[in-house]
Amino acid sequence: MIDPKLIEEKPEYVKEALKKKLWDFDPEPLLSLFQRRRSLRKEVESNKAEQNRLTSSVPSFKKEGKDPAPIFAKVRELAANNKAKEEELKTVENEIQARIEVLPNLPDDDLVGGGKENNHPIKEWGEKPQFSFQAKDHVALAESLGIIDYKRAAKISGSGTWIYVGEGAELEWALLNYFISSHLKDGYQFVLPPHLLNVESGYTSGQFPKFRDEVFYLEGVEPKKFLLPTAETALVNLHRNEILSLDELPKKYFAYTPCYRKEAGSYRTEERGMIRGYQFNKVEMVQYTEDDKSDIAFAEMVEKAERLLQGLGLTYRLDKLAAGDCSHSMARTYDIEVWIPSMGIYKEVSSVSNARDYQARRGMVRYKDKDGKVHYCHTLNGSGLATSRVFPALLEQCQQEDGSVLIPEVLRPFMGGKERILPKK
RNA sequence: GGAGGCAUACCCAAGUGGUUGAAGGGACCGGUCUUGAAAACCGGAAGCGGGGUACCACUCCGGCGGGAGUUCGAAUCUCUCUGCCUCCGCCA
Repeated sequence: MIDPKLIEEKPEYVKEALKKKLWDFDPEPLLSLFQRRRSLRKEVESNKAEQNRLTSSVPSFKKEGKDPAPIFAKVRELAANNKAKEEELKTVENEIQARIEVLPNLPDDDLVGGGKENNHPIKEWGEKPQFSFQAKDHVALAESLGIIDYKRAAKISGSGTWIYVGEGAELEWALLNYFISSHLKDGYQFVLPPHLLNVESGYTSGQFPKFRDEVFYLEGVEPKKFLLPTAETALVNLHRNEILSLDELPKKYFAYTPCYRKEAGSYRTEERGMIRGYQFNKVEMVQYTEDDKSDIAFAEMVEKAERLLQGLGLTYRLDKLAAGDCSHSMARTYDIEVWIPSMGIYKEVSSVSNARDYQARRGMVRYKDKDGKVHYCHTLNGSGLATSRVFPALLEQCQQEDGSVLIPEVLRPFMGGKERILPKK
């Protein structure tokens, strides 16, 4: 949530910043609501104070043997008069809340405005492989290697799914293990969260209310639960409604979970196979930091995600996203995109973002500084990494003339020393 | 699934209708002692969300798992939801 004070004090700044996020924000209604709230609060609270004052005089009244009945009548009258005001105050507060909670996070000042088209690459790593033979795309490779079964996936589940089989499952699992072992080495704490989360968690992460329709709900379960679209949703809720102490920051977590997404209507014919589906595997990193230390954490997480791809030897690009292409809850996002030879484009395998205090404010995640003052934490997240995109890139970039796929050395320990996946028959 | 119990602040915890205007303790900060630390002792401030003010001081409102209610007055009584614990049953 954007700091309501900032909206009140610098409405123009907020308006302009949100414009960079392609969000048309008119502060006027909120400003007048703020004002209305202020005057209502004053009235309601001073009336309350008077009621409290009268009520607290009752015991001494009784002690003196006087009849408190007139006080009762007076307080009842005050309360009755106050009732309409109190209700209006509540309505106004709800209205303010509703208007603010749908707003996306403010982008960092250094971001350019606009959407995808204004993203700009800040680094390219590796060589785009040149094949001296007829290279295959990952769908053809997966089929000839017999490691992905699309047909049976359609049978047992439906479209937008796939099954890792045999060495495919081994490779997928090896990737996850490679990522996990790397995060463990870096001192991140491993978390395996539940995949079904309550709506409060969706609210804190910023998925709700705006993206309520993009997740899967469990039918017939009350209170409502949904399948997490990313482990970030679980991890940034770990410390909801908590006040952390300074010495436990920064908190560094990572989790492995499948990610469940509806992604309704966003298929494109070129996105074949494992590029986009209802469920994919991802290892996700999350950090909680002090409110002036999140830039350090951001740099660290970008570097970590990059290092994973470098370890695999895959060609990738680092992209700084324009404000409008950053996620709803995020102040800044860098994407890491891996080269997919068959498509001739880079595809996102990691998105590292700084939410600043946006999520912490929604979930009341705070810490106490050395003077005992309470601040909102900053939260950050980054994929490290999403395997469903790494897997096809790896197949394509590591394919050999004989139709086999050379397994990157870092994965071999997790695959019983296997060096390559050979085509079946 | 059955039966009971519990929920108070960062943590522990007192409190069953009115000097509770949430006690007390720990953690925290300062000091004594110590080579240093721990322990012990002495002292201190504060405490969660807001408003009055830009800060402090001061002051007001709200806040005792969430929501609703009874009452002049609710942490305390009622209803409801959620979570946790114990025992029994079932089960990977």
